[in-house]
Amino acid sequence: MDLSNMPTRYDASTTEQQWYARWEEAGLFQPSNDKDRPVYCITIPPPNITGSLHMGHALCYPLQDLLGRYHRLQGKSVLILPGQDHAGIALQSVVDKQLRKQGTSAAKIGREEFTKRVWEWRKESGDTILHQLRSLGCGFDWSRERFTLDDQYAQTVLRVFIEWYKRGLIFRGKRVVNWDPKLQTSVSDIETFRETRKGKLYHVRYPYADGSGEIIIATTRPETMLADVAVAVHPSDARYKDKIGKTLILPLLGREIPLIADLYPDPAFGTGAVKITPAHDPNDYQVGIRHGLDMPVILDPQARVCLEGPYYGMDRNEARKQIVKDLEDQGYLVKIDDHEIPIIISDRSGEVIEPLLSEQWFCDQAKLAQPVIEAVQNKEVRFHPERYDRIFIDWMENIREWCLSRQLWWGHRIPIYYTEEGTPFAALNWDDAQTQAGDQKIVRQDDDVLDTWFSSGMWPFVTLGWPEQTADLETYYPTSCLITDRNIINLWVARMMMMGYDLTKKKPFSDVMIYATVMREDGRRMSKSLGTGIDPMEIVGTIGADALRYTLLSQTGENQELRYSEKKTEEARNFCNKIWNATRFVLLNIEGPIETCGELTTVDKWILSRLYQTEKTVRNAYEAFNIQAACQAMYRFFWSELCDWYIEVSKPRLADPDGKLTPQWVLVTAIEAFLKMMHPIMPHLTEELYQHMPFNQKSDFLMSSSWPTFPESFDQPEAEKEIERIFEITRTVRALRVTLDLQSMKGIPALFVEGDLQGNESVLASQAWIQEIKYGRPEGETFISATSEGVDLHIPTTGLVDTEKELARLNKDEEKIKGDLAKLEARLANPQFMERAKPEVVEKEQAAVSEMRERLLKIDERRALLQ
RNA sequence: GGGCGGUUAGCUCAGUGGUAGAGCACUACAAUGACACUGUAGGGGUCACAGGUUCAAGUCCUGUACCGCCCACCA
Repeated sequence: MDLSNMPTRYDASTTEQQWYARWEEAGLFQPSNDKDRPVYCITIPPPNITGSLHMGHALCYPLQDLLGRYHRLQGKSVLILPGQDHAGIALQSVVDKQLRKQGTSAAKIGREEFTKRVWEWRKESGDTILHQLRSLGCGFDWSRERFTLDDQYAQTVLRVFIEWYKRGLIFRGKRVVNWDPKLQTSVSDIETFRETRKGKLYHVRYPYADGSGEIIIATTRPETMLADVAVAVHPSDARYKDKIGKTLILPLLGREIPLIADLYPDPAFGTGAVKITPAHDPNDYQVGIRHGLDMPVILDPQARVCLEGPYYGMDRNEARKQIVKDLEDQGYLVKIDDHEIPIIISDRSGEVIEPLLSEQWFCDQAKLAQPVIEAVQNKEVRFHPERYDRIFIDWMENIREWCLSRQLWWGHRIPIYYTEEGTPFAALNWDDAQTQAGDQKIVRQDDDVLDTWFSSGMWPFVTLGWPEQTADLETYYPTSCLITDRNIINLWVARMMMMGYDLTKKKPFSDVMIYATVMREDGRRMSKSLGTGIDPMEIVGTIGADALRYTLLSQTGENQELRYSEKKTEEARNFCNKIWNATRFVLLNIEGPIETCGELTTVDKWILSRLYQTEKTVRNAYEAFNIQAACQAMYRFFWSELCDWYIEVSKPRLADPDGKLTPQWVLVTAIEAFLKMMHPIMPHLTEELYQHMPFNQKSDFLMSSSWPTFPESFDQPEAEKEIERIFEITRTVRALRVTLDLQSMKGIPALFVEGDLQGNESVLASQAWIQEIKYGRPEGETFISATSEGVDLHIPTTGLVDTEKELARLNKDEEKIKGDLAKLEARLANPQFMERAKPEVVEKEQAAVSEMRERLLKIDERRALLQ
């Protein structure tokens, strides 16, 4: 074999990146043309194009690549369809920020020019991300790449809107929404986060109009009193029961408002009386609806007071200060308490969200949810981990209206056109709308754009060509699996399910896998703003993509978070290096393809059986999304079994021209299977090694080869047991050697064995420091002994024994055995245990007891010999 | 307020009711015939706590504490 280009260390930087181009050139990222193959498809969640990849992406996308590679090896026609989301508000605010830095702004350059700028930015930033996905080894089908604002995609989004509008699922309505006064748009819940801040609870007098006293209300937002339309109390509240229906005078403004009864106020909180401001609080809005109250809006889109009067034009915070001061001056303020107040912050702008009554487009999701709930209940769509089933169903059963409109420029503009009189027409374009309107003149299109999730909700099928019945849609839909973050289960997964069932009448995917959040080493979040993030691309550049993939994937199971550390990546790199060098060792010990093998020894049977078991474990683990278990099995097989034992034991055999064929064949078989199993996790390293190895019936690429299969004859549980017993004996001999400080010696002349090695002397003999194995007991010289697995082992020690040390060793052994023995004897003395425990358990423990007793006797004997 | 995860060796984590495991770190040893990104041996754990079920509990049940996450309208 040509080993000139194989250094003794695996160097990721020189080998990794060449493979991507070669796979791509060979067309391996595209699905097979063979129509008979089963299909596996993932339409990958579109990464936001607002920046570069973070650690979460370095887990998520390789995870999908892993599934693709695994199923490809399983002989399936695999399509992993990549793409990008236009990420409405996120991208608009990024570009707007950039414009402001340049001294201009979105508002200044206008809608058309602004949109152009965003497209430019998207091109640049999108390319960066795609390049990064390639560096991670993600083999996606770039020829089918989609973008949510592509013509075909955008047209479909509008069509769906129009269809749902006509079916009455989409409607225009007034609601209290999350309003971001800085970005001046409504935002969805996911675009906000909650925080508790220190604030004040203001107690204010509201006098009765008839002069019969006053009621005291408690509020955290006194400025909204400008929009108060009532005060509410609980109907059972004795303090106010007889006052209900009376009229109050709103302080400062002098307006008359009623005192009403509603179940909303909690008599135990504050004074039990709540001022009602329907336009600026979601709860108050509900009260307003129930009581048919007016809903005046007193803040404009920038959250400035827009009510004519003394506070006009003031910012909401400024207005609060002034109003509190005025209340105090005029004697209405009773007291101010410190109070923790929950507030909602806009993710994108950091601004405090203003609940604001406004007219928006909504989607009624209740009907859409029904088939989705059933699908999850029936396991037609499965969540992994399964616990997300219930969380998901709970959410779906309580689903609320979806605010679809955003006051932005970047996105799918709502396809509603209005006449001068304001009559709406749903149409794909202006002409269409005009045709529908007939004599009435269309004068404008709705200014708003659709929530990003409306278009990403169609991702699994629109990317495949829907609504056209394309060959791709026919072949790959429903898709196989969706992999995503748990934060967007309700916002994205739910939408895809609802849209999929409603529009295609089919499930969009069969499995939903929720992966873990990548945390820092200390368990804190990785956060860009705190500077606690680690750039995955830096790791790829220094340690390698495969090591990074292994680091993250080997921690992926049903856990909800995992911790990243560079130390772990170094461990992964060490594993890469071990794989590299073990393969190199095999190459050094073969001359070419190995067609056949000779007779198998028990050790050969053992490693083949271990290989057989490992494959089964790995396959099941991949199928169950338990990547952690797959990695664990492969690590153990490769390092602890193949390298530490099989290779070591085989070295003498490989040096023997007559005996080397079988171990050569076994090694090549094991390496080939291992590379295939590991390929989904470490695609570059395994491909590189595959290319070096002279396997029989080799494919052009490991990536396009096939998953290993073995004959049943590999499964040899008895051989496994037998060899593991011999290993245990070997460990005992090694430990003796260390205890006696014999390691610095070249070796011992002979190891004496009393007992049955079941014909596996060669395993022991492969320990190079043992020059000879003899049966029986050393005669005429001193020796030390140990017992393992019923076999007595003696090493002659003439002139070497440190009696003190040896006695200490024996005493320690004895102590441990006695401790274990006492526990077991106590158990066996318990009649209930004897009666009720399974017979095999009793037998096993009885056997263990007699073995321990025997060993104690032997220790006594040895101690006597020393003294 | 409701729900969900977690708590096992110094660290990061596995663990199907039957004598507690791995990797790293630590200690001692080994000077290159695959690999020092290595090998061998070793030390280290009342499995968060309290009850219960069982012949037997890290594992099943109930409760508590702490950490984290999700959902929720307390002014």
